[in-house]
Amino acid sequence: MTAEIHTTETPTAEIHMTGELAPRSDWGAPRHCPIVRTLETVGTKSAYVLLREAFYGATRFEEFVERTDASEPVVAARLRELTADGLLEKFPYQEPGQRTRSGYRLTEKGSDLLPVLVAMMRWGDRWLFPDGGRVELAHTGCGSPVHAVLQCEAGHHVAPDAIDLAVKPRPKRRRPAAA
Amino acid sequence: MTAEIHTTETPTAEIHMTGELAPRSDWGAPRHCPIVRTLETVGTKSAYVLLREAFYGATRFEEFVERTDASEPVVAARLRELTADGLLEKFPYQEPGQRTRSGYRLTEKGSDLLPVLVAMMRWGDRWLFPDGGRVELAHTGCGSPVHAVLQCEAGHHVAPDAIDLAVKPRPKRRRPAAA
DNA sequence: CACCTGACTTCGATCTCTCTATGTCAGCTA
DNA sequence: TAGCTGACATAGAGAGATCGAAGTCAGGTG
Repeated sequence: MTAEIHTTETPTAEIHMTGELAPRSDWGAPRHCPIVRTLETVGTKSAYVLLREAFYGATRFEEFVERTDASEPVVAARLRELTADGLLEKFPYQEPGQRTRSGYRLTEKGSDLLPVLVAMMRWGDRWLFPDGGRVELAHTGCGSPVHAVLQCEAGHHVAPDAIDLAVKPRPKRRRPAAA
Repeated sequence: MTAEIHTTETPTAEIHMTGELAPRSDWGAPRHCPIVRTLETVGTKSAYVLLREAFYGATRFEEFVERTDASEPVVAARLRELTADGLLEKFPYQEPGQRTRSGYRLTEKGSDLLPVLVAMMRWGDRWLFPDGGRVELAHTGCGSPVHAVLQCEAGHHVAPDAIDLAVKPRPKRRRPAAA
């Protein structure tokens, strides 16, 4: 609970290997690592802060510029890339007496990244801000703080050292099931 | 459920603002955003793949180099930084007939980043690998797949649009509680 | 039709990350 | 003590991200 680093002898967390694992060098091809692929889609600080502001409700170009401390060229480039990658979508809007303009909002693909953002936020609050964070996320209705936690599909809370890792065989040029 | 982008009129996910919010321009100081601070600690692709391999069980310099496709200088630099930041810790080890060497393992601070990694992995599997990912994480014992999910402290599963955001007042140079 | 403004684009410089290639160093073996 | 090897460090170059400053452009207003 403290922000101190407890340097004990116990390895803190390590995922256990199970099943028929090909040698690590075989299955780790970078092109097949979803983490690396995710970082290729959203791997810059500016992309994260733009997504953060989109979650916070920003939609207009100027809002993104003001709220992120990023320069206009960077905001324009990121908005274009995130839209091309399907994380944001453009929509027209018009304020009275103004011409129609474009806003940006999250798609399902984009909002599905929220656990990543929340996990980063909570980690930063815990380890980098000993006095606690200033922004709190609360569950609508119940009001309890929201966290990104590891959970299995059976509903159990999962500790970092209670994970088994299995590698599936390389998918053969898939054939219709039960050929 | 499909990987198609459904461009409907409904905003997909937006966090609701509640409470007494200072104007956004006031509370959003970049230095105070835990996401940005987190990205400053672990904001490069190489840092993420090193942490990934640390979770997968790598400890030795050479293992990190082989498994990450990163160059030796990069691995050396990241290991040094991650150790200095307290996410990894060095420990001596010795193989028979060899001199003592240093290994690296995750600290609690480092392994606490696992939800971020898992969230990225799941997002990549879902949105970038339509045929499904090759690496599966299973809960030890129950065997169910493990995900990073949003959950409130009351135990409820939290949908992306069921989050209220509150901003705490700027902490005054804190005084001893109940002065 | 001339102006104004929000939404960008273009340009040039800087900084960071990463690479390949090569050098260094500690300490165990012979 | 000379050699060997794993674990780094150093040097130089290239690619990507970001910045500030300035230019473009569409479409309402007057």
